[in-house]
Amino acid sequence: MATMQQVAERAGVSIATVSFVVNGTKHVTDETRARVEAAMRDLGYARHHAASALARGRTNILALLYPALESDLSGSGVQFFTGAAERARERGYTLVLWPARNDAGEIAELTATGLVDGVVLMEVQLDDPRVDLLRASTTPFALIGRTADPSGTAWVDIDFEATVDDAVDRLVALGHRAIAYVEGEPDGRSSPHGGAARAHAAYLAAAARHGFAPRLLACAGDAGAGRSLASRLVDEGSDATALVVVNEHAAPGILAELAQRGRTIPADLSVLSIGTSPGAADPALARMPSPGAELGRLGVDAVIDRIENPDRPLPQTLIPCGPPEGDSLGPAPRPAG
Amino acid sequence: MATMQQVAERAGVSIATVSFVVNGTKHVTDETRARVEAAMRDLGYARHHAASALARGRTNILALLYPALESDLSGSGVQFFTGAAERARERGYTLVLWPARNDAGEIAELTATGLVDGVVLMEVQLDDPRVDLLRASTTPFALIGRTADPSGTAWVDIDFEATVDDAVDRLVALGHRAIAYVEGEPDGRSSPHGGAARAHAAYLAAAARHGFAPRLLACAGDAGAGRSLASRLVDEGSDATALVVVNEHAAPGILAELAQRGRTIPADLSVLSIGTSPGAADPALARMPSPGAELGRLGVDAVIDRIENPDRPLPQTLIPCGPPEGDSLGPAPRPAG
DNA sequence: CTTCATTGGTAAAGCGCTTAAATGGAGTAT
DNA sequence: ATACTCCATTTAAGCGCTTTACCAATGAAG
Repeated sequence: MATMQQVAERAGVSIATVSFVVNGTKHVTDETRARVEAAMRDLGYARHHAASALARGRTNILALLYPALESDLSGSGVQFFTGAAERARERGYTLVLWPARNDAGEIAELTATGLVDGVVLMEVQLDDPRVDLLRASTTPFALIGRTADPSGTAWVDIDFEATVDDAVDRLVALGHRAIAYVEGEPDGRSSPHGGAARAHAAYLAAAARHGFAPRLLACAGDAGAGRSLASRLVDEGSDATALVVVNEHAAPGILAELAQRGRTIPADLSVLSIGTSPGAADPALARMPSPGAELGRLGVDAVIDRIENPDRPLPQTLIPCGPPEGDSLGPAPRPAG
Repeated sequence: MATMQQVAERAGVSIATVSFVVNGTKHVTDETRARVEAAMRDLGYARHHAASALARGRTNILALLYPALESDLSGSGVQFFTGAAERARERGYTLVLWPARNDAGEIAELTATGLVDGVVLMEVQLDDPRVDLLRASTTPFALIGRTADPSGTAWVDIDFEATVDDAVDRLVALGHRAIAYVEGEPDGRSSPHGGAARAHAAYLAAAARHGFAPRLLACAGDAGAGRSLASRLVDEGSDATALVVVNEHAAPGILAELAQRGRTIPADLSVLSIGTSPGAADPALARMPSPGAELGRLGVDAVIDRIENPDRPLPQTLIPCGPPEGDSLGPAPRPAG
């Protein structure tokens, strides 16, 4: 509640000097600095954010934009947020999670009012209207994920191609040839998520490379849908010996239902989930953890880079998921007979 | 990027008039208003947040404070956040998720710099240092959850007593008498979560009321720990016919392991999880969903109330979890013999 | 002893907006 | 006409901080 003016009076210096010691903007004698610091302590001074933002034209706030209702920020989203918030803090910024619909109004408000210095955009779709809005604004931004044409934007993305390749290669090395792929269901509303599309393509490519027939499956993104899918597989007598799952929330359901329907995992069937969050996951499920925290850190680095050094080349980085952890992975079963 | 001054010039009015139409602060002729609005549209005017905050002494920003690393904001936390963000928007505020350690510095920074008008605090512990910090500040705040002595603070909380009572009553009505209680493990670091403590007490009371011996179990908050606990129950030949679980993240593991170990759910054993988020949960698990979104809305209402009408009595509200949904609930098995 | 950097510090002009108080013009009443 | 009231609009004083000149003092160089 104390103002800089009051600190200045108490320390017997001008308000400018106080500003210099607060910000370290200009050299100040040790002796004066000490007086000022004492005064600040005595009065419990804290710089008024709005005032300083107005004067500097900078807020040192970064927004992490995430689609308000559509996504639920669980799993890897949280890792991401945490990593991003920490890095922001390290670099002198505050990161706030900003729930925004795809709606033009909210993004415009965010960028036009000067409330934030930069934006990190999550859950980027191949054709994302929010990116166009950001492009139209003067606010620096970075994407987590990529649009169809990612040139001209700063982005950080999971290397789904490499990860799916890695997953398939490992399964093949374990003797699997009947490797099915489980993805999410397009929701019809929004343009597909870039990662999903790229992972899908990578699976097809890997199948071609290894010479096995692709088996594409899809289900909605929840445990119940995963269970139904697993049921269907069992009922239909699927001969797949391995499942690569790119559907974070369905994976536990799939595994649970398979176990319940009498499949021994991984002796009968291997299940490998890709892009799932690390952390408190069920260890029974093998997953290649998405590099959530690292993604967050790099995303924040990317925006700050845009803010502070607009002339540098655009940061564009790919990070693969980590190696598999968990128990649902094993050698292909010997063919019966 | 356009300033109010520019709008004023273009509309041929004074800057004050522009302010009046932007904020609806004072009556303005339809004709002038039209001119001003046209000018705003032409120039793409948006009010500069910092400037207006400085002049008004209000930011219209609310912080939702959540413990940065300890909690993971999954499950019900997300519901909560979404509900809160929407209500804030309805009432003309922006809600941002603010990751803060329990650390005095971050909370002080938040309140002292005037960056936010109010704070909603999540995951309140029985003895919570953050509450003391907020009390010491002049920033209005509301708690989600309660401290040991909740008088003198505005709060909204899940009615764990009522919910546990309800759960036990339902199980008793289904014929269960051997009803065990699974809670989280105290982590040693922080003071216990108020809800956990109150739910625990309510279970003991319900057991006494119904005249059965309480069976207390605990495990860490992840699927793996849930699995271990379930294993232990099976190995030890527990005769419990029902489990009341107040451990959101362990519950799926418990259920999965029981099924895997050959228990038929709910024929052999009923499992009822309390306070779990609604939404994409596994339908196989019966749960009494926590009123996340409603809690969020009321929490926001409570702070705004403190901000705008500091003289009103402190809002203090309890909301029970909803009725059970999901399949792991059934009548008690007939005793063998 | 002048000249000129250098250095620590101050004065003051904003940043873009809000708002209390002042202005001036139209309308009513006297 | 004069006085008075209303009402839409303007004037101008901040809000608390940053930052560019500018100044005075000190010391080194000539």
